[in-house]
Amino acid sequence: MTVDERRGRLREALIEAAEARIGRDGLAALKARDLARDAGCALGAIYNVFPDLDALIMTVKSRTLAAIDAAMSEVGQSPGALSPYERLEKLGLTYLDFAMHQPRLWRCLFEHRLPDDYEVPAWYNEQLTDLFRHLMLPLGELFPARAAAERNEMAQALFAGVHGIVALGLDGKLGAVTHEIIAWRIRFLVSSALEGAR
Amino acid sequence: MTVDERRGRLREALIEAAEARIGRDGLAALKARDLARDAGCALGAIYNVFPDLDALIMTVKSRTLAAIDAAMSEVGQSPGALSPYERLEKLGLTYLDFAMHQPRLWRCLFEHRLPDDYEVPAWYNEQLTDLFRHLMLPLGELFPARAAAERNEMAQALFAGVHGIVALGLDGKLGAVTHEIIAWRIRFLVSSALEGAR
DNA sequence: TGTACATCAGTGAACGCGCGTTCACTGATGTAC
DNA sequence: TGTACATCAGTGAACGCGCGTTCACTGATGTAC
Repeated sequence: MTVDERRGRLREALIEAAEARIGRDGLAALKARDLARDAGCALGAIYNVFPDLDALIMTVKSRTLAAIDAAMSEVGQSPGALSPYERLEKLGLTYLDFAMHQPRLWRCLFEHRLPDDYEVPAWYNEQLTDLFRHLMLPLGELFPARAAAERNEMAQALFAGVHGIVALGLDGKLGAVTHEIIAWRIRFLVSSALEGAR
Repeated sequence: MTVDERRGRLREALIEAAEARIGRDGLAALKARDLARDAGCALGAIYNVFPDLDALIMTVKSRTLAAIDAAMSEVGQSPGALSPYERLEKLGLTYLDFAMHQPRLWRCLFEHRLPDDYEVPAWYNEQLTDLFRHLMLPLGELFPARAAAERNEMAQALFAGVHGIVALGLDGKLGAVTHEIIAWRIRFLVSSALEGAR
């Protein structure tokens, strides 16, 4: 095995280990020593592959975004012909499902903050904004007469609205709520807003 | 000055100092030693008044909730007769204004998590749920025929939706956005949703 | 009013723990000749 | 193919820092008589 191969394998092992740990116990539970043990390397070896833990966490977050993107992509290619309206509702519910199945990875996306002197990588921001294409397509079908900029604002508002419902619903600060209740709120918000926006 | 008076004053001074520090530099910047210096007491004196910093932070959060409540109350008593519809929109914008004027105190409400073995005080949860009365009143006027439970779900969905827009708008992870843009999204979401829910 | 005593707020040095990152050293891998 | 050497991945003990909380001690306040 060449050096590059070993390096690549260690990189993968570290990402897997970090993702598993965050997914099981949350971002705050991610410790360099656990990581080294889980990945089967020495503590110092982490820093041969990543400059620091933040860089590793950004990679895990990128994979989380990719998983959300993949789940949303399925909605677009649903069997049968869903109306744009139904697709937007389903996108919201897909986001909820992801958050409920991977609550700690999902939460990590928002909990994690880079140090002040650390710039968010451009590729990460692109990946994030790319997610909105899933909303822009059905919105384009629903509101073809409106300016793209306005549709973009609608997408932002709808996504943020759904996100808020999921975020407040999952952390249970306002009392325990079931999946069904959260789903009802999402359907209500999305369907009413689209209905009212016509 | 009696002992109780001194104790009360120290308590106030600590709360003020904590609120100022969090408001200026954020929750993560709150340190026991700074607090003691700002409040003009010894480090150990903090623990004569509060069992730990979490208890003090809960008090600060309570004051933040009270400030939001007060701002929302003004909307209900607006001069002139605002329609329930307009009031709901204005409540959302009021929430945005508070978050923009006191972003760090506002963020502290959601960032701060009690340790696992620490129970959220009942009075705090009550104060939190009490906020929803501001939404329930206009919703009652708009949808008198619907069950109170349904109106409650609508209130939760609307509040969470607005909260999501503010949260994602303020932390700027999706690019810098102005107050005007966030306000547009709130008006869009609230007015469309209410319109569509009729 | 005065005296003896108890209480407890007030003090800040020290404790205790956690944890990301560094660094001097080693040995395996790869290269030059 | 063989030898000498350079490179750098790999190692884990140690560094360095931060910081909430405790604790033995002090002295001011309040009480009993």
